[in-house]
Amino acid sequence: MAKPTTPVTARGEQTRQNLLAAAEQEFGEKGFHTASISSITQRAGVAQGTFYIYFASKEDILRALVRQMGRKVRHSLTEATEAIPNRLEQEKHGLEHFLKFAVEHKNLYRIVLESQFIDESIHREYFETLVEMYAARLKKAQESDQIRKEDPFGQAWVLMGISYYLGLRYAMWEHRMPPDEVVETAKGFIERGLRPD
Amino acid sequence: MAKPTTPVTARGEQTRQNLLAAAEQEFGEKGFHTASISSITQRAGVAQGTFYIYFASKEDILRALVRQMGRKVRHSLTEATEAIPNRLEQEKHGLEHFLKFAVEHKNLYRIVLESQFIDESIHREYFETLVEMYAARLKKAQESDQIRKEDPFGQAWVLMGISYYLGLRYAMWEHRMPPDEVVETAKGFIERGLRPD
Amino acid sequence: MAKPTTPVTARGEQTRQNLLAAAEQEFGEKGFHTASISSITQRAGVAQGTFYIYFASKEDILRALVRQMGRKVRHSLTEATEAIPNRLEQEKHGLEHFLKFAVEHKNLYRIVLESQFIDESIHREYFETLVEMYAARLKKAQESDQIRKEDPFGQAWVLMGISYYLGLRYAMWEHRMPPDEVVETAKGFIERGLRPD
Amino acid sequence: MAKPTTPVTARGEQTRQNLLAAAEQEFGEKGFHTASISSITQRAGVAQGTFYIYFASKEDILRALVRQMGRKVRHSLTEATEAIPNRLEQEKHGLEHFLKFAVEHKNLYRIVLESQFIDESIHREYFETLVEMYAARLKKAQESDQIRKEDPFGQAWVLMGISYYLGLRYAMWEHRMPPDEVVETAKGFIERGLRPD
DNA sequence: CATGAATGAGGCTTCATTCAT
DNA sequence: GATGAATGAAGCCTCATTCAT
Repeated sequence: MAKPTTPVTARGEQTRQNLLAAAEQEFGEKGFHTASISSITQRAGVAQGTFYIYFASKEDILRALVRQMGRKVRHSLTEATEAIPNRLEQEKHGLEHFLKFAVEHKNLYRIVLESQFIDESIHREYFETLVEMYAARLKKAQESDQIRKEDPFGQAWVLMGISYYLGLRYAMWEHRMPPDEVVETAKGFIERGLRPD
Repeated sequence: MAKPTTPVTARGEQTRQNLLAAAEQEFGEKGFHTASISSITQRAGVAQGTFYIYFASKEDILRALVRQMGRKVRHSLTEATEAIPNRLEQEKHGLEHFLKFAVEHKNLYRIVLESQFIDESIHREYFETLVEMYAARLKKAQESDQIRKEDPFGQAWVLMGISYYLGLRYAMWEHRMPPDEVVETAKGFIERGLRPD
Repeated sequence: MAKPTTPVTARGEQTRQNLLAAAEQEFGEKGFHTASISSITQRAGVAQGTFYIYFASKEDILRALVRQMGRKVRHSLTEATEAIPNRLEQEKHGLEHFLKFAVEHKNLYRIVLESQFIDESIHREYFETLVEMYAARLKKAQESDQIRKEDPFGQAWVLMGISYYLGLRYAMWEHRMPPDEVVETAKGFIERGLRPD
Repeated sequence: MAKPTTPVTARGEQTRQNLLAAAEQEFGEKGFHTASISSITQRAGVAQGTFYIYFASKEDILRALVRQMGRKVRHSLTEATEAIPNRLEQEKHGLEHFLKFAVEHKNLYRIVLESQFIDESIHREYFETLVEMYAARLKKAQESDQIRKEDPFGQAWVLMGISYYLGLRYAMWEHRMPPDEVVETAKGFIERGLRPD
């Protein structure tokens, strides 16, 4: 029973989901190192040993959680911006949307940020996937002259830096959206930073 | 039991410094939780018990390290930019200077970032002091019409976000400066973001 | 809860045999304590729960395996030596035959030896049955003046000690027959040790 | 504190010895796998953590114990036989002496035998050192025509096999010396097996 | 000031066994 | 007969911290 099993029955799948949800809370509230497997299984209402049927280790469930967050974020961002015709407007709206998302999922967000100090590879997988998506979008926008022509990865890192830090500052520390003037200032940076001459 | 002493003799001061240097390496290389006091004392060439003569706990030496970093960063940034007359140029140069600093002190930088997941108060003290300094500078610059008039804290958070994330991405992950085009892109954002109309 | 069933259907008998074969490999390769039921059932291609339909516990299948080995050894030794008229020659040939057997069944042999540290009764049952058979043969040989008249159990223990140790040394450690000179030396001991004056 | 320390103070050395003595009892009585570190430290009168100051793991103290036994056996055998002028008599006396030794140190003896199923390298180190010593002695005896000229390693393995198995049978199973007739039978084998024509 | 030994709580993980389907 | 999920006890080991010298 060294390797975790993929659930075969519906009951098993349910248990796995319960464990993920429990871990999200536990890690989000206490942080990875302070969290304990026994507390996770208690929250999930199963015995300690059950954990290891579905996950190989504490790190393993962390990875599963970060991947889940990755899927959710990408899905949410795409959905929120695809209806907006103008690319520049998309980015500005994307910032605001991301911040809302981070506030709503602050546990998951904290986990993503913390993961970097636990297993860098988990964290890099997340951010590299995200930056890839960003850069691809920016490149397209450049081609249709909607934004300034510059290294799209550089642009992506800057944009993500702005979101990242505001997310950290407000979602994680204050559990709420930044005040309007901060959001506006940030949007102004994005606007003037990306707008073609 | 006994509160840690402030060293009186030169020998004591030396030991304290050795411990700090050892902890900087140990935390920087392994991260806070994987690091161990016994490993720190070994690096410092003293017995385990000696640690508690100078520091009350593992968190305590972390706090000392983060404060040290705070002093160094502020000092270094001030020194590097004070000779530049134009404020906007200061900020652009400040970004580059900070990134170099982060690459050179990547252990300390990592510690600062990680501290947020260990004791939020340590981390907030660091960043709030820094943002205060930033915002004050930006305010002054606004008053002399050197930069755009906007919420200076908003501006500070955005600028720090850009630095923070590029520092994370390059200093911590790649151990080197970002490629020129990325730095230029970032500087462009700052330039257009701060320049008055 | 339920005592293990003796299989009634052919399918059941097949499953039981598969489990025995799997356990022989697993125990032989990893040793009893490192072996796991889950690994045995995997090798046997059945679910974990199935194990307990046929065996009451991990020790139980070990006992079954050791008994199997007992039957095989006795059968093989008898068969190999019964055609040899002279008793002394029988013993010398028996040594060699046993060593070959041990090399060929090194998994089972290892299990027999290890069983002594798991459940002494399992191991004693095996060796006492064997020594009984040996002593009876030696007694008969004494009566027909083919070997030296001495305590046949003492003789049996000595002979078994020689085999046992060479089996350990070569079958288990080297997975091959001892070199000829060692076999010859051992045979010489047996020859001179058993031959009547 | 990953690696165990060699004690510096007398107190430390005492603790280490207490742990060794406790482990000897615990392993001897319960066997390696059933024994527990916590029980060992209880017997030794120290906290659980103290164990790991002196030994890196459960296997590590086992190794230390087996080495101790090796030194004791070699020392005891040498001492017991060196006064006997005739080599052949030495061997016969050596058997008896060894059996007594095994009875007296049955815990250690059991540990040595069991070690083979835990970490083969531990056990091989023990037996190979011993066989080396044996073979060297036999070789010398051959040169002075005191015993039969044959492969001395073969002779050593046979002699050790006899001792080993009688030790197992009587020291470990019965906790007493074999009956006289068995010892005599064994000595007879050695006598006739080794005596030059 | 410094040392090195000792502490003991606490966590992760394994695995034989049971049970409902 | 067979399955796969669940159980929970038990054990090894780590490590921050304390203390006697």
